[in-house]
Amino acid sequence: MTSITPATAASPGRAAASEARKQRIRDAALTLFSRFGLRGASLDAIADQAGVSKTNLLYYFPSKEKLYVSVLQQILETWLEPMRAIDADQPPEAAIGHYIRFKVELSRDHVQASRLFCLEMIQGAPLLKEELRNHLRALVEEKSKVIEGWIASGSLLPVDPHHLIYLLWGTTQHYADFAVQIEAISGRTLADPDFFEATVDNIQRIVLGGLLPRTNRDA
Amino acid sequence: MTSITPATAASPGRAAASEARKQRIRDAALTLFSRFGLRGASLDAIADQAGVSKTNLLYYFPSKEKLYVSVLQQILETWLEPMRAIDADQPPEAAIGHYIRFKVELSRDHVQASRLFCLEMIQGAPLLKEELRNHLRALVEEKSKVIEGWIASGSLLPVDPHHLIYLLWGTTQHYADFAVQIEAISGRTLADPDFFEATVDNIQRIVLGGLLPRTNRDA
DNA sequence: GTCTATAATATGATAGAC
DNA sequence: GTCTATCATATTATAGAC
Repeated sequence: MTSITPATAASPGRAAASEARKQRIRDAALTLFSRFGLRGASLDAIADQAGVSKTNLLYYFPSKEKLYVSVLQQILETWLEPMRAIDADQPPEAAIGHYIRFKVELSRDHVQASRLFCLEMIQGAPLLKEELRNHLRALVEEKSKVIEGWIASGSLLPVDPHHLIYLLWGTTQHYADFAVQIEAISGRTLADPDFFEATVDNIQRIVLGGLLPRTNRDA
Repeated sequence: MTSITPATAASPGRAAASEARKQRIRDAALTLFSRFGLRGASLDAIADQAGVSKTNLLYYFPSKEKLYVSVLQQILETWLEPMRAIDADQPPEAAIGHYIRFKVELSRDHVQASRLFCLEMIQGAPLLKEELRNHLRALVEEKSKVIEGWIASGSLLPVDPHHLIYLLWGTTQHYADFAVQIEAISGRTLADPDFFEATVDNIQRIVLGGLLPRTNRDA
């Protein structure tokens, strides 16, 4: 009986144990891919980090590229989340302020994911290009309409929504991808609660309020 | 006589020809390192791109890592330039506006350099860390004083100079490092003059003027 | 300075025992 | 499902002729 049943369904704990091991491998892969890229990370090193043999790794993921894609797809889910949370019903000050905090949290809690995403972009995103052109593009268009609505109602100064979004992305992700540089200069990381709050506060202040005092802006 | 003279000084054109070939190799290396990283790019591919044999490449650069360092060092020069240009004697609106334009130009004209720099940061900057902690840190401190001077004189609203600098770096570099994503969404690149101007203009407007209308800010 | 071997190793992936 | 070989290839680097 059990011999013709798929192994993953043979006993209750089997499927879960298998998935747990796959996840361990994915986690190890994220660590190494995010540091050395697809080519630069070796299956040997990934298997080692995951605590499994290289052959065993290849049993769960039939090729290096399949493993890479599997890791990337998990990241994309996490990555689109903050964007979806932008709410048209909130006033822009709250919505954008929230979004900034959410993204800085992501840079603090998912450094490796941010970096792997960045690596993939730098290399031309051969595996995500289509996903970007469809899924992400549609999401950006949707949120751009929200921003345009705010501008039309006078609650936001005129700005190109795309460039605003790029500025928010670039600024927040910088704290994950360039953490080494920031630490070399400021001597602190987002793991430090004070530095985290200062980061969120300064970005919010610059983006929402700008740098020039009102007297200058009346000219 | 000529046999004891270094080859590079034997005849007038020799040294120049040698340096020209080295530069061709460095250019090819930049192209491939910026796409695949130090480990991901092979000497074979670099030599091929440069139009020389792999053995010949290794004659000019004795190891892969030496070649990589040589490329990185050239980049660092270019990279610090815009920062130095920040002038305390200018009003902040002009100085920061200028800096933004300068950096976006860099993202347009030195895409590969920007990406290699980003790759190196992501990997923990093993080769630049010391340089960052000394040289760059000192430069940032110097310019932070300038920014603090503007704030003290009331020509700039209060902001942490470090976070302002990180925001400017992150925002402008994003257009080079994430060009694929931007093209997938906006369908345009900085090579398009209209898009370039719109980019500069929007960043300047957000950073200097902020997004909230004055009526909101009086609350 | 440039080339043809070639050494020495790392790496992705498979075969087959258990 | 997991392991021990092992293959096939790619890759950095060197030796030595010209």
